[in-house]
Amino acid sequence: MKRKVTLKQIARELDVSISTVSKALRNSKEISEDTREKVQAFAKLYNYRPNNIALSLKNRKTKTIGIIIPEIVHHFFSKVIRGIELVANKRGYNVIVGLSNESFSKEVINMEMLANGSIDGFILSISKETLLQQDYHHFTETISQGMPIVMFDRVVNEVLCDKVIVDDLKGSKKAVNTLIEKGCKTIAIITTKDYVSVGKLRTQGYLEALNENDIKALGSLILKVDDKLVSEDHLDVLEKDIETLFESNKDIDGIFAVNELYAITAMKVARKLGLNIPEDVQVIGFTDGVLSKHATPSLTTVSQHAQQMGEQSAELLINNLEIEEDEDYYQTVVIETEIIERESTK
Amino acid sequence: MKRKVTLKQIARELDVSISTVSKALRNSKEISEDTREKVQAFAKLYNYRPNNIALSLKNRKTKTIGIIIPEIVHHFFSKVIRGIELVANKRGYNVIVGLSNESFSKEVINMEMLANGSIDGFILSISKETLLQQDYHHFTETISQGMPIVMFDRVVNEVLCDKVIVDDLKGSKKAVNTLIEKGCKTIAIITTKDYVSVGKLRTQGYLEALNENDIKALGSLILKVDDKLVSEDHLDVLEKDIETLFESNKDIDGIFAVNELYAITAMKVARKLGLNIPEDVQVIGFTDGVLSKHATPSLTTVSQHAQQMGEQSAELLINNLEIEEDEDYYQTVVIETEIIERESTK
DNA sequence: TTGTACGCGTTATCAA
DNA sequence: TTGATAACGCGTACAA
Repeated sequence: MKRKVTLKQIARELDVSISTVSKALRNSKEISEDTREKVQAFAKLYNYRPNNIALSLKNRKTKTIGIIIPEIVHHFFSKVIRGIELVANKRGYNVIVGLSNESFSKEVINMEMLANGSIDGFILSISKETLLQQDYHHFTETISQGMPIVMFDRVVNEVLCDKVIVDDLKGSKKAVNTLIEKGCKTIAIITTKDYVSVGKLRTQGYLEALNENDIKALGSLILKVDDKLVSEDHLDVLEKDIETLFESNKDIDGIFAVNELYAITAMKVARKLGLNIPEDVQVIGFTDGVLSKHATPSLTTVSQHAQQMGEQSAELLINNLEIEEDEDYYQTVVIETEIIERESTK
Repeated sequence: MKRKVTLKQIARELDVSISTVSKALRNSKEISEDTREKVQAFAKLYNYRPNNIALSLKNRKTKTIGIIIPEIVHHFFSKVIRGIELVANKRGYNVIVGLSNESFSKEVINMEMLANGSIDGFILSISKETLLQQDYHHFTETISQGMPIVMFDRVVNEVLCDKVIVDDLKGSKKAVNTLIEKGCKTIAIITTKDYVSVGKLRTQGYLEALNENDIKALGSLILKVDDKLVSEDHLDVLEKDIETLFESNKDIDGIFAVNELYAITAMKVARKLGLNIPEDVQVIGFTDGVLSKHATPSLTTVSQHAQQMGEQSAELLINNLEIEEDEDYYQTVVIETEIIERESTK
């Protein structure tokens, strides 16, 4: 077992000083061609690689980005990570991942662990519990210590930093308008409780779209699911709720769901009730994931371009990190949504 | 913007030496209660946290695990990560993720970046290209430098290290036996080319199960999909192939697919051809993911317990890291599979 | 009870 | 052309 070789060892072996070795390896003109070659040959032989940790300590830069997301077993978030990783690697950065599991305390702990020197900056999406408690001190403190944050998707006005979001309002208006164009008269929405910022915005888009088309919004057509708990039997409750929705509104001919799971479940329930898709009921979901693509019938969705969000976030963060003068100028990048038409609409 | 505070700064402020501060913070008996309290109060006020990088350099331990996986937008892999992260955090470790994107060179580069001090050990699943080229020098070199590796799922005999695998052979036998018990007479398999170790093993399990039940295996019932390229239009080819499979074997009444995408696609094609599931054709897929669960009909699967694999891998690696004498004893943990019966079988 | 010195691996500066 | 020294931030053995 040959341990990793260090400058010191090379220096000892070749009977020169550490700094000579260091310079020789970096092709410094100061060193004679003779020793340079000798050192480089030796280094190559022993496969010398500078120790990242030592470099980080010296440069006060880790070249590592910390990602904090609520959940990784989730198509949207994993796609964002892929985007971040792509850009990060291209620009010489690594990516370290922390999961909050939608919990406030895990979010705080994870951030504290990483903020103590392990990373240069954060890219994160806020946990539901944090959104609910509206306690953002860990974000503001991190920023005030000089560590930049980029938030994506689940963001919050109270924290000043770069943000990458989808135009949820516009996106859901697009979706509802599409349903209306395709002939829907009675459109229901399956959404989340309002504390989830994106859920709230998407509900608002639904209402505005109806309003602009002179369709009266009915409270009975709005189903707000409480998904505080990401539990297994949560699904049963969801199905029951949707069933009730259909049964108390027999004339529903369009469904807009704020995520693909809700949409898929709605289709399932509809089918169970003898309704055909898209003939009797048309369905559109927000978030384009695997479920939508491979469902039968496949689901028409509002694509968020998750990977692009990740890429943008990484670009923003790294630009911020590598710019000398850190001006207090924060930008919010809005990623355009796109309707992907599949079989669940006519 | 208050920069992160260091021992040195605290020492200067309080007019004591750095080591006094260090000791005081670690509650050393050497320090008088007086100064101890003074230092601790000050540290608390300025929210002092030791710098991880400095600690890593000093202790020659990073308390960080490197994960290299072929793809993150994948239910199985993200579940494994969740398992790793869970155990890692519980035991005081962080997790840094590198994606090989199924490419040999990206796998090598990623490992080299992380191996130079950034992490204490690897947990990885081998990329397809690496499996195809059968070039494992980067693994063996890493190990010979004293950095432990735990491989999961896609492993290889040529590399000596801890491994966590699913009993693919037994799992697929279970699946095929289930189909036989449920009355299937003509069972086809949709699998990968043989260089994917798990694909090969699952095919083998299929053959053995047939053999043990005195059913003759027919070459025409074995569809080996070439999924070297994870491309979008790959799906079309897949559908075509499956369609051909059905049409040239009209009596197929059972399908065993080595992953859920193949299974779902098979169901889709079957339905298109007017076949009912599970009445005409029963389907079982390997790998239990979201697609299986939310498909219509929902898919009977062989669950690999991905999260458990991640947890086991992390336990194995951390145990290895924290044990003093590193004996050259490697173990392979086999995670039992489990048939999860849903609607795609009778 | 407190402080000094050293080392982890590296690079930059300055002296020889 | 080469080498010694300091510094990044920390902990600890040893000296005062």
